Amino acid sequence: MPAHDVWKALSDPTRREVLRLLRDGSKTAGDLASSFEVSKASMSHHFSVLKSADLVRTERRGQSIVYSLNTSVMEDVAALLAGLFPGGARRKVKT
Amino acid sequence: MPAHDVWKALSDPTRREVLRLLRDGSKTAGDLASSFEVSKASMSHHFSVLKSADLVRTERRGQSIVYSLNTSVMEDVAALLAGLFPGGARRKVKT
DNA sequence: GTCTTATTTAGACATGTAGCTAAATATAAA
DNA sequence: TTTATATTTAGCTACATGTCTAAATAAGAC
Repeated sequence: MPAHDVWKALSDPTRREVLRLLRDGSKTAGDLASSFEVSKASMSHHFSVLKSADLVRTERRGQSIVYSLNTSVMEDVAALLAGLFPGGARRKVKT
Repeated sequence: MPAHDVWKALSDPTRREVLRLLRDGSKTAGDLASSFEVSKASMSHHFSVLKSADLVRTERRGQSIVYSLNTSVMEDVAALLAGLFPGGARRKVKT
């Protein structure tokens, strides 16, 4: 999963809000979608972008699909961001 | 400066690379542009996006315009990102 | 002033993206 | 199997974005 996909995924406010909602715990596609004004089809597209970026994981539960944060990738993203800034992780340093 | 502008600015790989280059110190528009394959006009557009997001500052020096990181906003961005993740700054907490 | 260098702005074009509705798929219930 | 519910996929449209060339602006050199 190229880093570029992660930045693109984060560039949309709806997707960022989805991630925020998921901080409170896993939710079904329908539950998430009901928090937004856009159609479920549009939300499904957003979900697929987040999935391609590996920011969320999915699991089927009955008729529903449950989305949850992929926290390990989140940490990678934080490192990416830190890498942009002075004072951030500039290069690997011995201890 | 809406936060959204910051995410949009960061969503382009050329602009992220500009920020990385600026970590090593201020550079003129021309110096920065020469590190990329795209035209100077296109680079100028990227600079304006970074400026709108308040991620960089400019200063004229003779015929050149010197770009530098706006480190204070950088920290804000790091906080924004942390706010998306579990373990990140979830809300203000009494110490 | 004129000329050169550095940068931005204007206008056009191609691609990407977010949104929609409608149709398809998948599971569960009757 | 038929029906209902949940979600995704397909096809489309409108708008945003990255790129280009050419022209405009700004500062220094002559």
